Amino acid sequence: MKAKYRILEVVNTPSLVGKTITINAWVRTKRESKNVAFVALNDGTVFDNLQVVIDVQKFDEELLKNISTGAGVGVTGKLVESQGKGQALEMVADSIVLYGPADPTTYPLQKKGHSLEFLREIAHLRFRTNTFGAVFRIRHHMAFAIHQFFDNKSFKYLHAPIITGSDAEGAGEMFHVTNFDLDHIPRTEDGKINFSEDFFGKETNLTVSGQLEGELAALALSEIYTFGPTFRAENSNTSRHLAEFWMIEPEMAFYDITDNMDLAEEFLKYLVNYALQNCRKDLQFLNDMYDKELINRLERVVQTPFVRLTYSQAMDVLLQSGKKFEFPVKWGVDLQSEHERFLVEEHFKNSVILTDYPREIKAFYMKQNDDGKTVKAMDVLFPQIGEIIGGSQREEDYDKLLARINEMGIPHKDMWWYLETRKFGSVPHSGFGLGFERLLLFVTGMKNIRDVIPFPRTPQNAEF
RNA sequence: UCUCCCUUAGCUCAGUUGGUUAGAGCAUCUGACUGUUAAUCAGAGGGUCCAAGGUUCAAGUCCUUGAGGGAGAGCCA
Repeated sequence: MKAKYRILEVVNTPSLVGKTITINAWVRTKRESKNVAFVALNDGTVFDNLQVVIDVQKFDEELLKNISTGAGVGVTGKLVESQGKGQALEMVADSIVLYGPADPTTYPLQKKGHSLEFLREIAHLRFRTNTFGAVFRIRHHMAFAIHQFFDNKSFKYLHAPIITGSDAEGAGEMFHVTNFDLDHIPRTEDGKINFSEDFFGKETNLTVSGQLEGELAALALSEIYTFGPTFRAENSNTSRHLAEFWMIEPEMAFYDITDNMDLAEEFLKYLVNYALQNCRKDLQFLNDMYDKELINRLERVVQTPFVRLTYSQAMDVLLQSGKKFEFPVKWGVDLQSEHERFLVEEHFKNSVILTDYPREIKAFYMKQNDDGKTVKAMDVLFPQIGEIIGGSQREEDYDKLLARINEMGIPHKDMWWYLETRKFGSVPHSGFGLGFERLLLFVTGMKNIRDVIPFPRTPQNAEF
């Protein structure tokens, strides 16, 4: 018979009451009096702690002294209904194994609250807090839900390359990938770096987007998605940017911009609803501790249709609002954060999808509208965090795409394969990118993106 | 990269107009307590006031520079 259980199972298996089992976990707190001690154990499998009741007389004094906050222990005992309030079940300890003590005078985590900034500096230990246990359990469930959503729709999970030889997407500054001895970098006769001698025989970088490769696959498999790490070497110092983050990029053949919007909205609602259904305890904790409106906001997103309007219509709303903006509103300039926030948080009080942006402020691959001025772009704007999804219908017309590439001075040698898909069997298609950590910001109510990824990489910081 | 704010005990923070020996809560340690829930009660220990330089009889406090952190902006997801 199985004797070793996780707290998740203890919480969800009422029939275990009366049984003697073993729990391996870490000590959260200990409360002691002369004859009895109470130890709260947590193994991270679920938000709940398991209270262990210890008859002080039955155990070695030195052992009990080492059962302090942070210690790793295995406790065997009988599960009983709790005499005290605050928990339904508790365990009466028969034996205790101390795997590893945690010296209370140097262990940094205390019973009381710590600031998120301090916990960021001890990212190797912050998993052991209620907050980060909740955040990273939710992160897991969201990743799983993403695969489930697409699998339900028969989308194929595509692994786009992480090392890329093209700098064509222009999504941002890239990290170089090289095998050169940095003290002796080969040069050509005219003094430039000789990439032909490098590992790949050409200049290579870490990917800033898997979209272009995703399109190639979609134009054969019909519907695909990527979900992988993405790298931007921008010197961005904000609570919404990381140098290394995870991105989901679906790409669908035979989808126009409206199909694309429908999918994005369904996708986001599925994920938020999944969290509400499957991460309730963790969400409730985050709601109580950090953001009293969190669960209300999540429920509202699931229930309310997103507002859809064009960039031009949004311009009219902004102009007619009579509101003074730091950056003046004018057709043709990109929307600033303050404009997006006004639309989402003040005017519509709802999630918004904006479409048909001026072509000059959007990427080369977006499908050009007949008006000659706008492209079939779409951005999904969320309360609190702004742009959560950016996407578009792609330009499938070879001549128009080529003209745009020339216009923007993008080198053909990097793009020949992308252009060929428009030469052979080109069809209408669309896609978008969702920043995984931005989704998590929204779902968890955390305010800083560094607190929803285990080990954040930002300018001047790659610790751990 | 720009603007603003912060840096004092392990943690979170007070510290007045520049003025004697820099404080509190929590944590830690010691003791008390028959079932606790951020247990409670009593006591103890704990400081390079971020760094360097400067002004002054006197600097945690004022000035300059630097480092680290945060918020907002730009770039974007």
